[in-house]
Amino acid sequence: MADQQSIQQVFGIVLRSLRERKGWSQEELAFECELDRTFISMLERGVRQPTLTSIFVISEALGVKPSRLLGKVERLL
Amino acid sequence: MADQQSIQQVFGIVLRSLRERKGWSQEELAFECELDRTFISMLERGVRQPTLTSIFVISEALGVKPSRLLGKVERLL
DNA sequence: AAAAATTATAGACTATAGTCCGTAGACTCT
DNA sequence: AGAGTCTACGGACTATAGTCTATAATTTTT
Repeated sequence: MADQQSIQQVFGIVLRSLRERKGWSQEELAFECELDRTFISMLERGVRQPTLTSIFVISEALGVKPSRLLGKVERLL
Repeated sequence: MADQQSIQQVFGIVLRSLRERKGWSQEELAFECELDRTFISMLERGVRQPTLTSIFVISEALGVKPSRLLGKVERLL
């Protein structure tokens, strides 16, 4: 990867890709993980980062293990 | 697992085990990841939880991939 | 083109991550 | 007993995770 990206930016990219793969809107994902839709938006844009428990509830909603979610982030860094 | 443990409690247990495996004190680990020693203590006791970037700096200091760290947490839940 | 759905973004707010000081307790070693 | 090391824990603080409401901008659909 040519340019340097922050961890939260990469997380946002991975999150968006997984959500779109499910065909969900941000609002649908937010409902599934019981988080605010504006917060999902901020995560995808990389202006906020999740805590450990948010990582777990989000990945559960998306049907992927948290370890696999972070694995995808690692690969893009 | 018989009793129900919170995600942050399990994370604390995993963190402590990895730190002790390295033979480090909380203060040494704190120095390596540039976090406060009292915060490491709180993480290990499960009274605080890390953010995404904290997970990354801690696992880098411990020489384990973040995805593997979360994998250990998943297995203990 | 217009309507409808989705997303970006702003501002003000509450909860908590993370820092920085200190002290008390437990343990080991002379 | 005392010195040294480590961990638990307290309080007060700053930064930011996460909520809520509302509106503008963008994309999708008809």
